[in-house]
Amino acid sequence: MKDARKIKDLLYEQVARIGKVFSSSKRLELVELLCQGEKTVETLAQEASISVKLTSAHLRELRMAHLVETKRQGKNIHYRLADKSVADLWVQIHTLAEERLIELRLALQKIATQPNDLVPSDRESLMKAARKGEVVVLDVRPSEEYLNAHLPFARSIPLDELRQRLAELPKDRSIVAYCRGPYCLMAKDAVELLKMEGYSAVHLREGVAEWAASR
Amino acid sequence: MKDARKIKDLLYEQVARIGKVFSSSKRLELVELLCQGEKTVETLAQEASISVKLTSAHLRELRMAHLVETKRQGKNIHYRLADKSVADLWVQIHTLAEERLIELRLALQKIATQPNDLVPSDRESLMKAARKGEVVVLDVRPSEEYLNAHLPFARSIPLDELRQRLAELPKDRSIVAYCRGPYCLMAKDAVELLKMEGYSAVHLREGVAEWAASR
DNA sequence: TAAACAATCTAGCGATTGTTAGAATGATTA
DNA sequence: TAATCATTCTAACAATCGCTAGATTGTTTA
Repeated sequence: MKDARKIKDLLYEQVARIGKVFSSSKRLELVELLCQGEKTVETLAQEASISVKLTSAHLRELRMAHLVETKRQGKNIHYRLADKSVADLWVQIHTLAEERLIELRLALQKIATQPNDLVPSDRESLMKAARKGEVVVLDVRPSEEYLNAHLPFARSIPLDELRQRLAELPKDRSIVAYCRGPYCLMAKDAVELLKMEGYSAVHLREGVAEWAASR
Repeated sequence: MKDARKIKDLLYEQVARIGKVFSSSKRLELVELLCQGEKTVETLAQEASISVKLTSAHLRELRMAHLVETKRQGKNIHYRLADKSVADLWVQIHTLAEERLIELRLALQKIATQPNDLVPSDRESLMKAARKGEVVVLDVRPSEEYLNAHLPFARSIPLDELRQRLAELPKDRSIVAYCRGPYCLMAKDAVELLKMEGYSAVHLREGVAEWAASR
């Protein structure tokens, strides 16, 4: 039957519609930003360092693949992921990329200034320590993102406010800073600042999407 | 720092290399075939109904993304997935596609001739019944694929041999047929044949990749 | 009601991709 | 050693994609 061939082509083409969304670096960056919560087109454009027009064009692709939903609020249009499983796919795809591409692993190593700045992501023991107050889990993302979702026991000090709010942090306990995920440089900057100021600080690679994706 | 922007672009571009692989329908089909086990270029070309040259070109993309590995055996070159997580990503991406794209769900409905031909994929109870011998789990893929990996308690009768080997199957128990996954039509054809011959048969959407991906 | 604003739509450019066909490679068989 | 076979490499073309700029839509503010 030639018919069977046509049906199959149709099915795989539909799946490829989803794959296409994840085939452009800018789109991936937008997805990662949307993993942090609802955002307007303008915010997305700024954070991804691209024009509003181009952002809009990429968001159109996401919309046509039904991976995002929009709502109008005043003059702005707010975008959000249509489902948690979109964030999960982003996590799985970048995890696979890190497993398979040496170039990516090498580039990531440059982000962690010192290899031991990185916390070994043993979630259970980290959470245990956080619960007991032995370590301070610090969310350095903008506060709206923290309010949308954050790691258990995390405290919020956005990176731009960190310098002025250093007094809020204890010097006798180690600080575990995290941000949007492994491709976000905010936690790295925070750790550098904290260490300069005499704090004991490490950098947690995972963001909320990575944390949520593993159960 | 302009520098940060450059690093980020580099990181997302690397991830996009993986995404690009999953953005073409033919490549998706090849990945699904490779989920069934090692295959030669010629076999892949036949199964995907495309020329050897085009198959080779697509396999080149998979190779350059380090998602497959090759070995020479006699005159043939055998391709296999570089890691189980590649199969897992295929499963997750087609699952997300089914969740988000109505068009895909509609197309899939046409595959199951009767809606109740589909077994509700409650794995535990299916396995329980299979263990007790209350149902026969039937793998209708080519036997090499069965030998590479199959569902627990499954029996192998390739679709092309099914008509001659009907006598091997009991008429007093229900038969659960499966194949390569939800986009493969072999199990559907098997169920149609079995029902025509008076067997009680249903169609299991999942293949070994889907089964393995969920723990 | 007019002006300002956020976002989308349309058109067009160069770059990339999917596909095909012909030449080249590398292993096996006669 | 020559001939054959499976596969890859190269070149070429049309289709698609990423991006930019200008016109357009729909909403809010003056």
